[in-house]
Amino acid sequence: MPVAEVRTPQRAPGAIRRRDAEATRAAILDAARDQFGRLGYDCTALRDVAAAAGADVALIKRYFGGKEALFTEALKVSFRSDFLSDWDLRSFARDFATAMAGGPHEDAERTHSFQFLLRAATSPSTAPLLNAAIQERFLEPIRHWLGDADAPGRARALAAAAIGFLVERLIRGEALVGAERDAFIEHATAMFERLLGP
Amino acid sequence: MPVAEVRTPQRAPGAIRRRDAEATRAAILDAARDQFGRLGYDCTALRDVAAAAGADVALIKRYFGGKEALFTEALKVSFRSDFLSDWDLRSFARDFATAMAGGPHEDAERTHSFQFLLRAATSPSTAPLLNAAIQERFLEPIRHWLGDADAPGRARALAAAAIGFLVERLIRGEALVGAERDAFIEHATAMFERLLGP
DNA sequence: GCCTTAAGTCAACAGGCATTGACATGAGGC
DNA sequence: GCCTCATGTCAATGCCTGTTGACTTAAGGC
Repeated sequence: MPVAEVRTPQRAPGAIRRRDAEATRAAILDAARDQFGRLGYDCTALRDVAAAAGADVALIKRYFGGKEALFTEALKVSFRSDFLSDWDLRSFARDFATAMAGGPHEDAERTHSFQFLLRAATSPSTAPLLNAAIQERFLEPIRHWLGDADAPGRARALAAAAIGFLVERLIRGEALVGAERDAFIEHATAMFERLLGP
Repeated sequence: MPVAEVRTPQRAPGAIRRRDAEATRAAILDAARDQFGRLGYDCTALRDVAAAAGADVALIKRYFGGKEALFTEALKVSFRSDFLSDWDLRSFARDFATAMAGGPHEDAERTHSFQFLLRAATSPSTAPLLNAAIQERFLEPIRHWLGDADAPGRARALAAAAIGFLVERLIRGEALVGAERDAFIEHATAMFERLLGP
């Protein structure tokens, strides 16, 4: 499914260099993040990524090694490593629940990042890659966060629940309002508190 | 990504007919449901489906018309079986948590249709299906299930959590074992109970 | 037992994909 | 101004895909 999209190569502003490896690499990575996020791993063609970045396919091999390596790199960028450090453990439950309900002060960048991850998750070829990423950037921090003896299993449960809320938010599209929003936040908060509590 | 899987053609028991159009068609449809569910639309190769059904690729064209038509047919079948009616409200929390942990007694068939839908819906070509599927297959039944005044918001929270566990199971691939499994089940159970309780 | 026809088999086609190595070209050091 | 090497271009390769038409084979009525 092509959905090709012409995009001018993003060069460093001001300095107009017709040959700039760093800028080309960045443009490719940017286009890759975009297309992997919108189309998923399997439906993304390297030719289209290169075209969108205003570069040639062969440069992808040169700068990244191959499709899988490019995806891994894009995944690394999209997976905000500070995802968890943004939250305060004591108020995590309500903060997260409120964020997932949606509203005026929403973090669109985070949503986009997650869309990328969801697409990655549902593609069999990238599921192992994502699994590794979740291990490293999600489960490990949570385990460290919890610090219990049963942290591994508990971290997994917490991660699963969090993923679900992110997915649901993504699917839902619009923010919740009124009584449904209130009930959603209350129950989600209570649920996460139960998961985090003793 | 192939992951081919030999499967003896499922013929009608008793009557051994070497040539049975109906049985062949059913075997193909069955294999298609399996592979579309596990691999998604794009990663499923018709040759593999045919091989798994013990049939030839050309028969897919004859009996279904093409890949898309086969997918539509498989989707129709997977839609019919109801995901939630299988569960007992009183033991849902532990049953679901255990199922999501995975293991020897795992009822793969029960989560199958959801995986099918999730994969189908996150494939760019069939994306619009997702919202409708969630609405119809999760939110409505859960609302009816709960029956409370705050059912809508609560149902959404429950659906989100359940989706998360299904997705996490999907990403994880393998079943949990040992202490991690136990902790996972315990905390997940407690979490769902909190979400279902008063 | 033949004969028609449904059921199954086979090989080839056309298109798309990632990958790759050989080639061209521009930029900056000297 | 030249020379070198990083940077960019091009075309070909091999593999896999869905599709398709012509072929072979078995079943069941007569």
